[in-house]
Amino acid sequence: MANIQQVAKQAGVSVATVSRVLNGKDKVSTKTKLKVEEAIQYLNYEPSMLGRNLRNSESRIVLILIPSISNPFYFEVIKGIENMALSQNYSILLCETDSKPEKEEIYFDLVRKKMADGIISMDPAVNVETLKELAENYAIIQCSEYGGGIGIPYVTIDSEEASYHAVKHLIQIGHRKIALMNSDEKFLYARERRMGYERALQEHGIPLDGEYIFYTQELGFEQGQQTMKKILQLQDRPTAVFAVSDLLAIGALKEINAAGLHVPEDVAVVGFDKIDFSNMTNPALTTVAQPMYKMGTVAARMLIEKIQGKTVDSIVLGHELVIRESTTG
Amino acid sequence: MANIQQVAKQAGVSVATVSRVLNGKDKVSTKTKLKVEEAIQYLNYEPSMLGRNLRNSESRIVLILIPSISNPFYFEVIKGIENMALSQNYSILLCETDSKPEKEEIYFDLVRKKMADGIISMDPAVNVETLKELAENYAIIQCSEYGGGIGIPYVTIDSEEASYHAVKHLIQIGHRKIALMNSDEKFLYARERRMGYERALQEHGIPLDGEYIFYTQELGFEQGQQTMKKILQLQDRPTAVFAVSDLLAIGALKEINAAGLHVPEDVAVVGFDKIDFSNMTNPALTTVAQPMYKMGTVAARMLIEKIQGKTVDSIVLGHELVIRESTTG
DNA sequence: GATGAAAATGTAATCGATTACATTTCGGAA
DNA sequence: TTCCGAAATGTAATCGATTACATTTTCATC
Repeated sequence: MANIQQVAKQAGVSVATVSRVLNGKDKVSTKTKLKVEEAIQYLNYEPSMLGRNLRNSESRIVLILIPSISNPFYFEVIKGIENMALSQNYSILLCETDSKPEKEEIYFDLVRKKMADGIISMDPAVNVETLKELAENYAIIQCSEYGGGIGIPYVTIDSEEASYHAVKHLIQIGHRKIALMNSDEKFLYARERRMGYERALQEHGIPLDGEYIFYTQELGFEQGQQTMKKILQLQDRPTAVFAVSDLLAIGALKEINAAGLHVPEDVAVVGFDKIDFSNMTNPALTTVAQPMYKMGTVAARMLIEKIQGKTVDSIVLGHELVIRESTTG
Repeated sequence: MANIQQVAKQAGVSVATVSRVLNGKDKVSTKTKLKVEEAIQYLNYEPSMLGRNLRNSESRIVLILIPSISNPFYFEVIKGIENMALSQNYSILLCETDSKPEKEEIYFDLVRKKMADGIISMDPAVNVETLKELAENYAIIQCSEYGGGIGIPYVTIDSEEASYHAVKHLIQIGHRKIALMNSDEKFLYARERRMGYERALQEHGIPLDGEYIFYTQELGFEQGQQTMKKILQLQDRPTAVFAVSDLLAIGALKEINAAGLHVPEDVAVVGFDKIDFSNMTNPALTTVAQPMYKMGTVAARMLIEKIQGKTVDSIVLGHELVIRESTTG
């Protein structure tokens, strides 16, 4: 493997000149440039990023923190981040935390040790204290999930409004007994989504019934099934369910089917996220779509600006209700 | 941000000593060690991997090449790779190629430029020529998908046998008209799976019917739907379908439902991969399970050994047929 | 042909670690 | 106390690039 010295010798010029040809910033005469390019060709030379990165004190790698790689919600976001990052010559390291602090620490360390230039966190369970501390010295952006008021720039949607929108849809097609399948309210978005739910009910004069609100520890398929089982056992069975994730909603769907009931005739279901699978189910799922790809590109842009030392502001993006078979037959 | 020089000065020792404390290999007296540790604490020092990596000529990063991040098949494999890699202090860069050569090149370049120490390729559409060339100078392992006989170590399952196993199951529960939903036979595994399908039929004296074999360009949900539509239009409709991916099978499921037919009474369905979603469907999918996590750990181990300069042999792992509702009601 | 400013190129320091080799320190034996 | 080998520590080269600054070349102008 050749290095820049050998290329310089081969071309009969100095390393500085080779570097200049490589980076194309400074002026080099066409004749020398040709000589250097020939030497590069001849020696099959590839500049080492190890040397370059050390000199430039950067790694050109950014971290994406997600709780679980298998949650389809993140795909589009990641794609958005990746495309933006690649266009700026950054690579992305996908970090699955399993919501475990030990795992998180491994990746935080990568930043501390200069192996990564910044972090986009999408983990709602992230240790906010550590993150805050880290944010003092390193570039950090929160995407989609964010702890409020800790001074780290974020990009997200208006969860309260989105939730309100979904529940209002259910009310408008005639439902009055609407269950909420929420996640643990230690998460800000969970609190916001409950508030949207309540606002929609209030606005239409539907009394709030605590019996209709359920909390789950995680947002997966199994939790959806279990919770739906409980819901179906209620004395006064709801005619609609709003679940704060598609996976929960899909679990609910399966459980309703298993009980011999039909969606949406017996129970209507609304999910959240518009993951790919949400229209592969039977029936296809009505769901709230976040602008995931956009969220990713915006987050990446913000992060790169932060890395470059600029100050960046938080951004709230819009959402969209995608109405499909699980509410309208 | 402090560097090793400053720590040395603070502790009143040389950089060599600090480095020795850091790496714990060479002997350092307890007294000096304490002094150094204090200095590290005091200055909040974190060793830079940029410096270390340059000196050691390594990046401690490995690439995973997958065609699409949203294909759930890869999750468990990736988890296996990641856990093994982390335990050896490697980080993984997840690279989505979209099966596009341009995208592929970006990541290959990362290896050429020393930003990555090796590659685990799971992309069946990878450019074999480039890969072969790369393998001469860099550590490369093929995982799950592999081009045969190109001299790059691989870990995989016996596709022919697995396919045979699945089709035999359908025959044993009484089916004789079995369609095969295969992917393009430019892929080795597609050819192998067709061979397994044929062997099972032959062995049970069922004549081969070319009408029952379908090819799809991709392995997604939509292709499954489209192909199933064609299958349902056949004069002599098959009573069972073996799809070479779960996503295809799930698409088939949806289409069968949409046609007002029932699984498995009217048409039985078998998938391949045992992705998470395969038991969230209605009915749950019978499928062939690959030992994905194991595959990941094995691939990672092989790659790391390769990086260390050892020679490694290819490995073929076993599979398992998971029988669920889509064949047995 | 002499002059001088602009353009091209070269020299050497630098980024932050590791490590071969050199030197100093230490403790026990004579 | 002296001496010696082992243990501890230090010195300086090295990995492979970038770049500030110094030097040389080029070339239009007089």
